[in-house]
Amino acid sequence: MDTPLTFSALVLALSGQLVQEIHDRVSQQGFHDLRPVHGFAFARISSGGATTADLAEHLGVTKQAAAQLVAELVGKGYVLRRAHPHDARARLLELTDDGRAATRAADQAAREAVAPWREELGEKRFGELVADLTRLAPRGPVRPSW
Amino acid sequence: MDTPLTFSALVLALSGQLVQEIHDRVSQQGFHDLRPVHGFAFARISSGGATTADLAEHLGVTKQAAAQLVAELVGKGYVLRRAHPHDARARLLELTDDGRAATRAADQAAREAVAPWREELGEKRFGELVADLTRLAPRGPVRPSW
DNA sequence: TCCATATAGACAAGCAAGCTGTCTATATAT
DNA sequence: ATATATAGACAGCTTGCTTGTCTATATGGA
Repeated sequence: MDTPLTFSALVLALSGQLVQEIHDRVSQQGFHDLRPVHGFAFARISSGGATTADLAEHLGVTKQAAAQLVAELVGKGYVLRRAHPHDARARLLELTDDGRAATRAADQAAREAVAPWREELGEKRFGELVADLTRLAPRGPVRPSW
Repeated sequence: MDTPLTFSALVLALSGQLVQEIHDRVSQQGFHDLRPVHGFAFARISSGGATTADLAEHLGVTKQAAAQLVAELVGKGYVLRRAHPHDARARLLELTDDGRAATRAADQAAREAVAPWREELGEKRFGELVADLTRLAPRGPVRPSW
């Protein structure tokens, strides 16, 4: 660690590689119209009870940006907007069958992308790595940030 | 690791936090006109012998994008373009005094941003973390990638 | 020496993904 | 009842890249 910037570059490169690999694998599964951010949107939507505003907060973007993203996903058939049971202003987001399939593909892709790391480090070290990251990572929106 | 996507989100969140913190500290030092990517540009330029094309490769962007970034940094007084000793087409990039000051500020900011991590994990675990990341990280351009 | 091909960088136009600002309808609290 | 806050839509703009094209210079082979 002669130059601490190198450490940042390392973490950055790693996350970039991870995102890229997952995206590539998802594309290979036939989902050519999805971008990495969609995976994180799916994750939030599939957890249930999400509105566009919730999604905006989860992704760390404005409501307008989230609304645009949702419109895109609706147009591509991955997401539905349903009436909200208790709030006539809001719309509940829900995955379609295609949306769930894409979510499974992303999950599988992530598993495959991480697998060589587990192998390279060994289960023990990998477990420690995950533990360390969990301790260090902030609770915040999922976002690439520059 | 019930859902491997969580791991990606973790790494992503971590790198995002890191970049953000460094950027905030650099801003606080008075460099309000710099973005995170500039730090990585400075790092490459200060290592010497960089042309715009070299910078493009280092950052993983097109030559045009790099040229635009260089023009911006020249305009702000952080970088100089000098004649290349052996190639009349090329221009050697060089940091000004301000550029070097910004580079030092970024380095210091990175050190400070990482310091609480070292403390949280302890030197031993932190060292292992760095070692693991070094093994896993690709040699590639520095880039946020989505 | 000449020519073909590659490279450095500038100029122009286009585009994707975010932003701010504004609006309506609905909810909530005083 | 009334004031304030929130969900989401619509419009227009900015930013940070992209592709495409051009000139000047370098380089390697006939």
